[in-house]
Amino acid sequence: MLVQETPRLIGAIAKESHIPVKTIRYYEELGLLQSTRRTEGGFRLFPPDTISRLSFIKRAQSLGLSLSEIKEFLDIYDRGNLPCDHVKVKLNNKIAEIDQQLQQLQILKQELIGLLSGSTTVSKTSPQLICPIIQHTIKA
Amino acid sequence: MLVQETPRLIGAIAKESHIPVKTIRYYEELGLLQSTRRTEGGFRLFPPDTISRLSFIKRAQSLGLSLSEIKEFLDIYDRGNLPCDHVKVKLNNKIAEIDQQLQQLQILKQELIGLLSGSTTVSKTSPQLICPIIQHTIKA
DNA sequence: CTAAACGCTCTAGTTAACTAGAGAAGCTAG
DNA sequence: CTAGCTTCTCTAGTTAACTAGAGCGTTTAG
Repeated sequence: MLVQETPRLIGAIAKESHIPVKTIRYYEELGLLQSTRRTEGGFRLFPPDTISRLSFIKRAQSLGLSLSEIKEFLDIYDRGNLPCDHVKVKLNNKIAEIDQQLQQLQILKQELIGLLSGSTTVSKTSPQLICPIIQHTIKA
Repeated sequence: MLVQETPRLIGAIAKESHIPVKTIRYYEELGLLQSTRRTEGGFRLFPPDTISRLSFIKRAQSLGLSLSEIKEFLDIYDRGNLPCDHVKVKLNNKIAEIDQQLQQLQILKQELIGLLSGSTTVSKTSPQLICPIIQHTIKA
């Protein structure tokens, strides 16, 4: 039973993913997408998982990962088998980094909430520990 | 009672913040740092809260905010009073964005954990919903 | 069968965020 | 008072991640 999902042209991918054609070509050039196959005329044919690859790329990117970092992860995925120890270490590091980032985001959120309620006016006697930019009430 | 905290030269700031002198000047040029004062000779003098401003900048930046977004927040901070409604809306939007990002980070973390345990080898009958890049077990 | 839409390559431009170097002037320890 | 470090401005270069345009070939709807 062959699951014959039709490979698609770049335009279709662009439309569904809301990512410009040029960007998709650029990603392919960097090796983030595999479009080994081409039509006779030379048009790129993308495999069906391209959309999910793109959404992974965009998510990872919005979280501050560089395209080359993202490529490393996609390469691991593409290899398909368990990563070797070296790569495992890298993955674990990245996961730890993400935990860090989760904490930082919480802090930033508190800081912005602080700005919302105008806590710059808080007195010197109750320093806002969660809010490093608001440590000194300068204009007092 | 005047809290006379001495303003500092750029080199001192650079050393304490671990941010290069050139970068600090660049930030000042963009209006992220206020160094209104200068020595007679023209050397920049930075107020004492500069270090905490820099650490705010770096945190926000590592979370994907652009320097111009960061400037907006610092400007709100500098105005010192409660933000106007327009700005409140912006802040609330950013906070919502951060909540989004917190979720995305959780997803990414799960995806990386998935890669670690090599879940590409999981059968087609149990699709990994949390792991969009691992929806198709292509090499099967 | 042909026009419009789509896709290709190649070259080059853009933006954000730095980063480097030159040349001159300010500050400071001995 | 001067050697040597710090800082200044100005100009220009770099990297990542696109983005635009020219000029030309491919596909497909009527």
